[in-house]
Amino acid sequence: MTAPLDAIFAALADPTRRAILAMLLEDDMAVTDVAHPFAMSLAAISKHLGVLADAGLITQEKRGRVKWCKLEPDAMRAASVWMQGFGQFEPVNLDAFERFLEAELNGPENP
Amino acid sequence: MTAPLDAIFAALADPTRRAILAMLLEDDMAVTDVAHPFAMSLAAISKHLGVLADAGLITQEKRGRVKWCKLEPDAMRAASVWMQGFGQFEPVNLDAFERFLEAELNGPENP
DNA sequence: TGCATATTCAACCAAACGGTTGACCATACC
DNA sequence: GGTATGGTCAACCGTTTGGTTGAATATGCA
Repeated sequence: MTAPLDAIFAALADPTRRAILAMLLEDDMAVTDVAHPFAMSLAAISKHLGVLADAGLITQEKRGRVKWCKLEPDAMRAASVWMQGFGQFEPVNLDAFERFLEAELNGPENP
Repeated sequence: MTAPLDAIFAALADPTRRAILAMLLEDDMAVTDVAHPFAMSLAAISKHLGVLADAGLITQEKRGRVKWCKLEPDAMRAASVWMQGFGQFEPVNLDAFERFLEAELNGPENP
């Protein structure tokens, strides 16, 4: 059961949360480990993870005393499909893409 | 010059703004005509259009006394590409998609 | 038992958001 | 000139957001 686009896009609008998703792309992680690279409190990260979970972008499973966070690609894929409808009739501007993605990689949301 | 993902996703998180984008997919429109189907003030729609323009999702051009709004697919496409990276390694769950998109179409953001 | 670790909860704060209203430009038309 | 139309601006308002802190809860371990 996928969350509405509202929640998905709102969740993706925050650079910290996008960075978390990128980390989870590598592997599942415990909350504390997710929090480690960020210069903010554990509680703040816990809230961010709650937002991501509400949006259906991740799931959390508690095993023992640690809560594991797992990427859930379906929600994002649904949003991606919605978006693609707006671009499919025009040729892709690849140069613009590359400049864009490069800027994102070097931006503040990739600490 | 594309706006950062922050602005793009934040702009997409609002159902009114997504509905506006869907309308502009059909054709360019004047601000007043964009506002017409919505149960809110012209000023509110003007603000929404400002958010969309800041995110690079639309451009606005004033001809005479009417300001024309035009969809600008590059920004959304850039965000779409970013998102696709999260789904490309797993098979697409098409059933989930369809249920999702259907729910969106019948939702309150398509008045 | 007692203590450390993992995580959340609750209260608070400043800033941003989404909307309203009324006044204000700018352009078109008689 | 005068008036209607198209759109923005500015001030305001209630709610949400992103963060903090300190206390609380739950699990693991000696």
